[in-house]
Amino acid sequence: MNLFTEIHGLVLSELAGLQADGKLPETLDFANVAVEPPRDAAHGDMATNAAMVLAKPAGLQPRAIAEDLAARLLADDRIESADVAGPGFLNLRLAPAMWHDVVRAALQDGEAFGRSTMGAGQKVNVEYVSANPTGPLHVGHTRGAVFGDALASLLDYVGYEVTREYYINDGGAQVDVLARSVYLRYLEAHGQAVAFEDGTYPGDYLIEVGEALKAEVGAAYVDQPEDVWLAEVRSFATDRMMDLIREDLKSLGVEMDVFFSEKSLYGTGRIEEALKSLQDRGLIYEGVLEPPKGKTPEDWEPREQTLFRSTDYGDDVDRPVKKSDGSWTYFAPDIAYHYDKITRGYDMLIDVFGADHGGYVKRMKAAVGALSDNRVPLDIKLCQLVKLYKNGEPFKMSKRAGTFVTLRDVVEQVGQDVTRFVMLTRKNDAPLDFDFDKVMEQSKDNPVFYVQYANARVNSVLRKAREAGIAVDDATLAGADLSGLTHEAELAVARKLAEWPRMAELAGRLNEPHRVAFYLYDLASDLHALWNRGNDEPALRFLQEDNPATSQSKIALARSVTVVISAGLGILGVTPAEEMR
RNA sequence: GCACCCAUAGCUCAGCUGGAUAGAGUGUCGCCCUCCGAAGGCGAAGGUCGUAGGUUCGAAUCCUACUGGGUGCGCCA
Repeated sequence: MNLFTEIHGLVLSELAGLQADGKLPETLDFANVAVEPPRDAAHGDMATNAAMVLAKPAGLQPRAIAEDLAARLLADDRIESADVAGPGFLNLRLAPAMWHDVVRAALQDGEAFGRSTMGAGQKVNVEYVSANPTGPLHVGHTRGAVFGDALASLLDYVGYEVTREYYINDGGAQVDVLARSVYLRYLEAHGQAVAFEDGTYPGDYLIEVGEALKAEVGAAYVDQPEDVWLAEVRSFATDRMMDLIREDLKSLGVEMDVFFSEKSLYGTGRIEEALKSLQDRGLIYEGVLEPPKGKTPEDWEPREQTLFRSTDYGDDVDRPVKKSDGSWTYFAPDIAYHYDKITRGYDMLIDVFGADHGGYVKRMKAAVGALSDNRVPLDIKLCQLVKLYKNGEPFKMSKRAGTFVTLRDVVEQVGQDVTRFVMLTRKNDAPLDFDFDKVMEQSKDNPVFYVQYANARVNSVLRKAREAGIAVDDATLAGADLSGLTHEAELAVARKLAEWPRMAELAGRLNEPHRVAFYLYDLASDLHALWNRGNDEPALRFLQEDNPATSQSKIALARSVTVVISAGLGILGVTPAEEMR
């Protein structure tokens, strides 16, 4: 139940009525007519800009339209008052019963209250994490993992058919480096002394991989040349690394639907096929790129390469798909990978990258635009850096000093729920400060705690009500007489609840899951405010021990808050706290 | 040199794809806890929304040019 779309529909039908009465021209575009919560609650429950938007095309004064519209809206029993204000806003106040309906709907629909059909079942592919399979995930990957996962859940909530996907970069030189590093650990497992030179991964996490390799193949690769073992060890090692990464993700509660291997694109004709698709559109040519201005590489020399005419699709320069020696650049398999996604029938693609990949946005969008003839939109969300703090001091990471912070370190220290929530309390394109001490703090300053505490408080009321012999199951509460919920602080909570379906759609439309986190904070804030007023005004307490019927109506409101908090936290991948301790 | 991201209260940040007097937390200041739901509550002060133009009924939001910070820029994926 979305109260805003309901009233929006009402406004549109009354505007049509004005047309029928000859008070508005027959041909008018209502697309920009919006019904929104007013900035200041004192103005009313909802506001519409209809009069201002239509004034010019209709050739009428905004206030005149607003007054005609107000008169019609007032005839509807859902509308209590309609006042023209400011430059032509129409402020609406809804009948109290509307808010009671919201509470009832939340109790009846549960988690589905707020679900939407906005996505219309369109297929969306969300690609995220996609870290190189050369080691455990570090804290930098955590944000992208949480963001992508929450975004996927959000899109599912608003009616898309979502695939969560991980692109395994197992085709490049970095997995050869991994293989050589594992081989050194393998030799070590056979008792040899080895040296990790530059260009190898010295991390301890490869020790057990070397031992596992020994257990599998015995001494078969000892003192053998690279061409004997490289391919086998590479495959063995990347499999192990992906197992590791899968476990890392699991510790965060992230589960992918698809793991797509870059390697599977090589030697199978799939890159060639994608490039052919571009070639057929006349977008592939042999040419020489200009050197970057102002910062020419030392070893610059003009070279002829195979180029993709990405400038036809909004890029700044054309991009090479082949190196001068004829081998593929990394961009070529990326093109083939996105081509594969397009041919799998997705209506929309989303890539979640780290901020350091900002340079690839235009070329990827150009490629997808070209390959799909601009039919499939690609949205690329860049997640900015996470800065770690401990005791208020910046916490520097260094592989060499051994202060390398892994995803697992973070989750083990602060927990999955806190990690996820905190990572989502900032929009993706803003840097994030992550203070190990602050995020664990149990106080109002900490939004995670604040939201969880609201949920726990309501659960505590429910427990006490049951102890007092009052029925508080959702069905009973939904059937309770809610007409007594008339206090301003109570209606404020109900109003906030009514915004949830709208907020979910908004966040889903913009691919911005952080809006859910901020909304939940606001909702919790309204609940806490009501609770605190109960300190001074006993009549506002949820539990009225001597009056079961009144208790049920008030508890219905409180309970519906937890319904929405659970739904919202569910999208963020956070478990609602039953109680605080 | 070019591209992308960012700039909002002392600090950390929201701000609804252009709406009304720009919000929250924190910090500061004032008041409140003998009892009842204080891991707190109520209130106040605090802003040229980086700068300068433009678009229009209306701009923190869109456009242009600057300033400052971050990221990236052909054989690394």
